[in-house]
This record gives sequence, C-alpha cells and structure tokens, in this order.
Amino acid sequence: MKYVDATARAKILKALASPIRLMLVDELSRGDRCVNDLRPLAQVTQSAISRHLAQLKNAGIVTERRAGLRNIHHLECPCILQALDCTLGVLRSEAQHRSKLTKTE
Amino acid sequence: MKYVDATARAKILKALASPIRLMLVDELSRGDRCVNDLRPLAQVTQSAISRHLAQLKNAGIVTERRAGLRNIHHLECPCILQALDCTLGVLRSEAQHRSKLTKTE
DNA sequence: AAAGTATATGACTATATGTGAATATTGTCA
DNA sequence: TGACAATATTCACATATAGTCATATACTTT
Repeated sequence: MKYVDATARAKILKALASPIRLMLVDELSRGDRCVNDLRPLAQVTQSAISRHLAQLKNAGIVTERRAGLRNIHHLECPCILQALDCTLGVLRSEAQHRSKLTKTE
Repeated sequence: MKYVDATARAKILKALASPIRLMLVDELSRGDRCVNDLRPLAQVTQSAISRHLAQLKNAGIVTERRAGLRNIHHLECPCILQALDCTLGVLRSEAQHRSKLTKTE
C-alpha cells in the first residue's frame, strides 16, 4: 500500500475515531438529523458538536443540506457500518484472547 | 450507542487511523513479520515503528511472539480488512459526489 | 563473560486535537 | 428592519500524539 493511499484512508478512519463522532454516525445511520437533534447525544456544547460534524463532513462521510434554519445531516456512506462491525470483531477476539490467557495461566 | 461502547470502538479505529499503521497492517495481512521486516515500509526510526506496533498491540489488533531475537508480529483480526474496505467506499462515493458537483455547477 | 543483534522505553520537542466561552453568520418571521 | 433561532467560527488553553535521540532490555553467539 502506498503512503498516499494510506493517508487518504487514515483520514477517514481518523474522522471516525472518536466516541462522540461514532455516536453521531450511529444516530445518523437511523435517519437524517439536524444539529439540535444530535446535541443531546453527547454532553458537550453545541460548538463541539458542530465541529465534530464538520470533521465527518470533511472526511466525506456525512453531507448536509439546509432546510430553513436547520442544517440537516445525512450519512453519505452506509459502508461505514462495515468499519463499526470490524471494531466489534476486534473486541470479540480480544475477549476470547483474554479468556484463553486466564485459563492457561 | 452508549458512550462506553463507542469509546471501546473508537480506541480501535484510532489505532488504525494513521498512514504508517495502515501500511503495517496491510503488510501483516500478507503474513507475520518482525520489526525489521516492517522497518523499510516507513521512513521513520526503529523507535517509531516499535511505538506504532505497540499501539496496534494495545488495541488488540496485533499480537506478538518471541522467536529468538526476533519479535514476530501477527495480525490477530483479519476483520480489520472490513474497515479498510469501508475507507475505499467513502473515497469512491466522495469521488462520485465531486464529479456530480462539477457537472451541475 | 563479552560483544553483537533486535527491539523497547524514557526524556524531550513539535504539532495536532478537543473543549468552552464568546462571537459571527445565516435564515425566519413579525 | 429588528428580534430571534439554529448553526458555524474564532480564541485561548489543556491534553494527546508523533517523532527523534539516547539508553535499556532480551536474547544469541563466541
């Protein structure tokens, strides 16, 4: 894998690599939402949510459209759910690994 | 999605979210490697490679075993390749999106 | 035991990221 | 136009991350 490709891919993974942004993506996977809808998901200021969404937009994961005062956010790439699956896989295999260790030692 | 779950998942994605670590994972997906094998992949010091590998280990993505002087690294979770697929998906849909914009405007 | 090889770690610097508070922008409605 | 609501942006600061160099550790070979 070339460095440029890896960099492009890393940028996307980086955009996902935050608890808050994962929760935003998770919520958006169930339908479009405006910032105010998403606000209660995390205990941070509106400013912070806005910046997290900006990162997701910047990575091409999320798009937005205006609807009057609201800015509606839309999950552009449902393929993101693959990445979420992957994390579950790691967590599972880690749990397995740990239980093996405790059995042996 | 709860914050604790999201945090665990974010930790894994964070471990992947670096060009160098992606290249390491990519190489490991083709077989086990020791640090010296991986060193030429990135133009950083041995120290840096070692730290990157430590992060992958810490996230449960990679495991290691001693073989004499060598520390052999092994990709524990091939499911990681799902996450890599996902990034391709985003890149593709972004390219599509961009070409639509240039056509319309 | 001494020398050598492979890898990890500590101390440090530079840069990036996350955050709240305050402020700016954009759009609506009276 | 003026007041208001939703969202974005800027600033100042704290913390995290990536990198290097020097050094420590683990193991092998002579």
